Amino acid sequence: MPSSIEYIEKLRKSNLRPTKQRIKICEVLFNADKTFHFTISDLAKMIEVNANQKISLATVYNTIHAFEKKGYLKEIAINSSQTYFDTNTSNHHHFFDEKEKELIDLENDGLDPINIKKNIPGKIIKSVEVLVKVDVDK
Amino acid sequence: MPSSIEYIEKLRKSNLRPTKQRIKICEVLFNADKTFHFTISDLAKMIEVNANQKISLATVYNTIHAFEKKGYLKEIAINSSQTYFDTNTSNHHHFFDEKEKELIDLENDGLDPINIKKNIPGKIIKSVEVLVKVDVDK
DNA sequence: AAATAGTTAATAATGATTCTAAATTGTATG
DNA sequence: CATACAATTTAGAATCATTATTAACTATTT
Repeated sequence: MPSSIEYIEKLRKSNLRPTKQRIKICEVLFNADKTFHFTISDLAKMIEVNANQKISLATVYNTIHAFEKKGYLKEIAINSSQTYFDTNTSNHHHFFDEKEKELIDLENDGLDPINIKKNIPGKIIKSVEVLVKVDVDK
Repeated sequence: MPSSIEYIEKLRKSNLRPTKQRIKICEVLFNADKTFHFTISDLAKMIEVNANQKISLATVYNTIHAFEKKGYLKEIAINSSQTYFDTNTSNHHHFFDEKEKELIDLENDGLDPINIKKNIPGKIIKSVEVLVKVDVDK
């Protein structure tokens, strides 16, 4: 479990000032045993439980977007009223449980390799995301 | 190009009353030469241009969701402030041009077959969507 | 033609996200 | 260490897509 000093270094390296708020958010996101998926409101709740400090919602949004730009997080494409983020930034895909509104990792060994044969002139591929929607059988 | 009588039949078969509004929306969506992608606000504009009748935004939303449930349309998973729909309901995938905020079809012959090897106990796969984000090279 | 159940429409409400401007804080410099 | 300045935080307002509300309207059944 990284110490706050490591997060300070990490933030500095990314040209993000290591503020109390950013360090706290790093702790909540990156001290976990496993990577996980979250929405901003999930995260706000986690901070509240975990925190001896209150972080403004605007700051949570700012910070998460800053972290996403720096590659600390990935945003996951699903149609939902809320945006989901993933602390697992490795190349992988997702199941989305329609009933639980919950994401589940689909690692690359869980599917045949994706190979895009078509290309768009003048454009380069930035990402390839597979979303497998699942639901209870009925 | 189907006539309005065909849309009336189509709607009746789906247990949707063939109202003026629904027929008009069918015309705008399904009289096009090619399938296309749209947002609700795109569609509202198309109706306005095309129409001798005004359709309430609430009705546009209701109708599009009704059509989606009946399988006339597919909703496409992307993270965007607006939801995208596709009049192409066949099994296929998408590019998303980050610059133009535009979807482009990626037919099944444009990529190697998708084969999901992992499964989620108690759940069945409802859909598999591949989203390839592209942008100008820079 | 009347009854009724489904549909439409205008508008209000909601909820996630972004914006704003003022207060605060981190950091570089003297 | 004190100061200056730019970056950051904050609370709350604003935005915008979408959904809810409910009264008026319409398609269909009897």
